[in-house]
Amino acid sequence: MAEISKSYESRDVEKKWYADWLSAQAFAGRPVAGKEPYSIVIPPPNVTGVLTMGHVLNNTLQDILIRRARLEGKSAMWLPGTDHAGIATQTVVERELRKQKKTRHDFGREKFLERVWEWRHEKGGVILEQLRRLGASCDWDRTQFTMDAHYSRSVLAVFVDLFGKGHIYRGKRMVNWCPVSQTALSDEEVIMKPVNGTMYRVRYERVDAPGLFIEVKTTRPETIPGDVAIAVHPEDPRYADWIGKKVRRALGPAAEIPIIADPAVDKEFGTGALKITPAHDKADFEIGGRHQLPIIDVLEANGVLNAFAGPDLEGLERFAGRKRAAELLKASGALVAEEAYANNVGYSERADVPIEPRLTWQWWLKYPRVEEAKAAVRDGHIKFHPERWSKVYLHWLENIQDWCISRQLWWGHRIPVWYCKGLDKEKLTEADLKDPTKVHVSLEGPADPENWVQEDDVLDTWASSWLWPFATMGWPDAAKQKEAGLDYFYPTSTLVTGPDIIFFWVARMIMAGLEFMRPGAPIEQRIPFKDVYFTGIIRDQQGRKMSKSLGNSPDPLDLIEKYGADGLRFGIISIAPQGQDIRFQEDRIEGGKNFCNKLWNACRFRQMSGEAGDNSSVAAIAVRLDAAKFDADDHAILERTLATAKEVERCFKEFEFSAAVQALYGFFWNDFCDWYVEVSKSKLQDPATKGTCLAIQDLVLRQTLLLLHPFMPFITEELWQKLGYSTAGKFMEDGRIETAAELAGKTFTGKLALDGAAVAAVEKLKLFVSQVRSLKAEHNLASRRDVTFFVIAADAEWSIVAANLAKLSRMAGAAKIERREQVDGAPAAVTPLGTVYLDLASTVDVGAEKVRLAKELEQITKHITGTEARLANEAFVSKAPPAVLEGARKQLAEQQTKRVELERLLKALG
RNA sequence: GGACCUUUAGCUCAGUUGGUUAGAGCGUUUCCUUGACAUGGAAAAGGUCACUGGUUCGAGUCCAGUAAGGUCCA
Repeated sequence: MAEISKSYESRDVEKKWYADWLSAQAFAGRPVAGKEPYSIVIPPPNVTGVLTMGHVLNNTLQDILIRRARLEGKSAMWLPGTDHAGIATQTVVERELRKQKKTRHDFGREKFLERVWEWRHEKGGVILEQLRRLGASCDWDRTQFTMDAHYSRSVLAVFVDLFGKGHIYRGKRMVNWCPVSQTALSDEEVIMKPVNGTMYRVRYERVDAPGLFIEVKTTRPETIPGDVAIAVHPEDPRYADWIGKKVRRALGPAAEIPIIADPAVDKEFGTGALKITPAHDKADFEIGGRHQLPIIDVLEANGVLNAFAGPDLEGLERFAGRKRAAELLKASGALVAEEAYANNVGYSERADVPIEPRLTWQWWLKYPRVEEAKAAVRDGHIKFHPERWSKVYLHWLENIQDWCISRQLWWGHRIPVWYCKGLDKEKLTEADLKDPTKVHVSLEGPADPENWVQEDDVLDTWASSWLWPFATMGWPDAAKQKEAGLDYFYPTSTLVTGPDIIFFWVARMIMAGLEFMRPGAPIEQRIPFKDVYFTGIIRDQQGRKMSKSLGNSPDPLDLIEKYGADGLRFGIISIAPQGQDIRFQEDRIEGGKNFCNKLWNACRFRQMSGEAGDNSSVAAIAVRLDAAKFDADDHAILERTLATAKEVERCFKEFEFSAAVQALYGFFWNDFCDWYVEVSKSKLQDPATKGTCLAIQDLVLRQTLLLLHPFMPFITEELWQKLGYSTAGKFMEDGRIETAAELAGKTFTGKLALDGAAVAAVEKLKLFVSQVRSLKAEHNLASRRDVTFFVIAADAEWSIVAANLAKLSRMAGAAKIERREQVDGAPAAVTPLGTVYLDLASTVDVGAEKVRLAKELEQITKHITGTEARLANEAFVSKAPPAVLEGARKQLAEQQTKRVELERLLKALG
């Protein structure tokens, strides 16, 4: 067995084990008859992405779940991959082209796509490499990409299917238009941001009564040339005489526009009069439709004003146009006032520029299975953690709008629709769409392609990733899905994702699963996953979201270099409580590294303490336990081990990962290292107790490594091998973690039974030691190890002290601990095991000692008053449960004993 | 405007059905290189649990309201 070095060096260990795991195909997820499946599909990171702290948290959690499932004997499968991120990827490649002063149009669609694929092969998927550094145990042979041939086929098959079912239609409607990417966006891709803008008050002059004006307020004066009416509320007395009259448009080509009445106008807002610009506002478009008003689009697709805006504005970019429009209005006297105005403006999520409402032809999807999707969550077939997100989910489904699934991009799944050559797409009717002589919709395309023209648009990336839980496992190809084990692994077990994509992705996946998987089967077999764990969002020290543009996110790879992958994993989980956003603290990651070192050194201590025994199984270790040699500490550490195992089991059940980490940290650092290892140092001196003590350490370390393995896989694997827990070159994951109950069953067999009283005794021993140390520190003797102590104690107390004398002396740094009948004038402390005196009366500052004791007396008296008051309360005595009452009485007795003792000590000092 | 979340030690946060003297990590102070670990050990200081009221024998915990901060939806 290789010797354990003085400190843990993560780098080599991580590299070695990851390579070994890969070459042994340790992460392969295979259907195994009779074994319970456990599967996770990764939320596919954007193919242009690099690892962020958010990914670290999210993927560490998935790895924890998967590795724990393996240890529990399940057949675990974690499916990795990336999505093609239409806009983001196209933008990245276009940016490269721009450096050569070229655009995608210089290449043409086909050549451009070749360039994108080149980029994808060279640089895409970096993030998957980075996940390996983190220790992610994905089944890499299954890696998926949403633009792969078979995946594309299932995306297009879904389009054809939904089109056939009447869920998909083409319509000219207002969409969210991104002038930078020059594509439509779904509502979900628009981010509302508060903006400090300007509100312009503009007046329009009556045609029939020059000198009379109606005023409107607008933040967008550049769209005035697109005005086709002014609307007022039909019941607004201010404008009753105005309805039906005409005014002159304040800007742009001269025109007379009507004043109309529409109940959608808010009388209270602004002047109560609204300019109607149907081409540039969703509400205006609807009002315009009701009144059969014309539509004047004054903007080009790229956000530049066109000829309809008039010669003064034509050619100006929209924000320059706004400024110019305000100047023109001012010059003409139409601008009545301008004032600062804060409002919310929709921004394009990717390009981060204000979107334009724009009227275009797009493909729309009426969501399938909306009601069932609600039921799936409401009825608990799918559980959200934390549960409160289900409310957000249900609310969105209640108010669901048709999904704009077409994008004016080249990179993506090109819509499988062909138009008969010569057809005017602008004039297609609903009936035309269903006429196969005019419009062809199929996977294969028309048999006579020369007579058809394919739709230019591609599908929204989310319209491919909503199929992720089953398209990644071969669906709809029967042979492929058999090979992938779709039947076995679907529904997947747990989805780990951020609440920010609850609409984009989670809700849509649920609907897709219900629509396409196992038609006719019960709902629980069609849902894509059973549990959804929503992580918090990682923020910086100031509470801001971490983002590339702010540059406030540390590079996870730097953190891995600095603290090790295990340190990073342990640290990040320890600060990520369920359901709360996380304020990132690098010192907690450092804490993770320190914990690794602690674990390492505790194992090192075991290795240095004695010969290795047979560690191949719990049973083999249990053979080396001699019940007759057990003392209170042995019982207590086993009890704590079982309690910790049980707590971790609970945490996994409740998805409380940071609580699990805390429990393991506290147990290992405090109970094991600070106490058991320290008392071991005495027990190991004694040949009679050495063997059992070593066996207990072996047992505790074995369980600790197993419990910690999902959280910190590398260091635990290394130590597992070094301490001989592995047999025949197997990995940890080939072993099985015993439940707390199983472990108890295997350990406490025959003559060995868990002694509850021992646990209580150890608590008293700990307090005793701590108070003795404190006594020494108070008298500046902390570092002395030659101090003698006297104890005045009852027989029951003294018997505990006497039974643990060697350990106590060592722990407290005492030369001797002796029982006395009486001690005078020495500093003392009242402990649960009697009163301890420091044998240094002559050097003690009596005054200071009196102050110290008086302070303690005051404290205990306060507590006694409280406890007495509670017990004197008749309501408490009659209503509180017996256990609580009993506890209070016992507490009072102990407090009183302590007070009497303190009073006696004070009196003895004079 | 609607919904949700947060407010506990100097900082970042735990605190699961109400029940002994409210915890952790970091930071701070003092002491210690004793043979696992200075990436460490020991001792200590530090809290009116945002505020107001209510329910209860008992409230950090439950209820109502107020204030501040945040998120999502409209």
